[in-house]
Amino acid sequence: MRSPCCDKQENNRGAWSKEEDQKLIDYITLHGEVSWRSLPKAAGLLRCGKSCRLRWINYLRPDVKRGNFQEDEDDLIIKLHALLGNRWSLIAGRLPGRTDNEVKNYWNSHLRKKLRGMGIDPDRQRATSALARRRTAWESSNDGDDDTAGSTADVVVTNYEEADRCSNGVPDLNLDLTISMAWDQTRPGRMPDESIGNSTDQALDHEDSTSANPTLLLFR
DNA sequence: AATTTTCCCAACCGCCAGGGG
DNA sequence: GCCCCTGGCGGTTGGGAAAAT
Repeated sequence: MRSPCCDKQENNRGAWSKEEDQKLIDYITLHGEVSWRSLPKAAGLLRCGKSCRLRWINYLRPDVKRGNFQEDEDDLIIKLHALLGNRWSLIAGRLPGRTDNEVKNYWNSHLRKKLRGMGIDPDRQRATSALARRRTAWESSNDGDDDTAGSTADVVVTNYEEADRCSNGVPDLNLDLTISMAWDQTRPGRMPDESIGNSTDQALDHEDSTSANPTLLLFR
């Protein structure tokens, strides 16, 4: 039996108060994102480290984008979900300012309905096993690659006929995605087209590379 | 206006992977 | 290779708000 990450009886649970938020913000502003386990005590919070991390990443981080999703963000999520399945962190990595939790909630509460309304089964329009194998092969072939330094380099797909087949039921998709470094959520404000000079770093060059919003229009 | 139902989303939970000793 | 610790991920839940009755 795995021991709990912290003593739940001594900790607050549920919604965060403004005071708790402020303590967390103040501490991280001063010390950065150090050890989450020791952070609560150091910051004077009666929370477990995991809870602090989640609160910071999903809500308090200054670069978190709140508010309604744009049409092109919808398109991108639908497209990426078709390719990647429920890999929310990868999908969120393509949406600057959006978190995996937010994307997941948005998918479950809005996009599923939207797809159903379009006559698409949201659970069946994801990547086939063939594509998953392609991804896995790519990942393992890159094992040991030097220094992607915590960024989640991930393959999407470059105009594969296969990808066309994978998009079962998603009409009029522009599948002209390519391989790139994901947006690094740990570095506020950093967009994909700013990332390390890397041959794979051309993800969004098809789009206006000067744009602050690297999402793609997916429906033609 | 009061009550019930539905929906949304912040937060929690459990599992897994990677790193260090 | 094994164990422990930590961070990260995806699935699920519960409370509150909004909508329906």
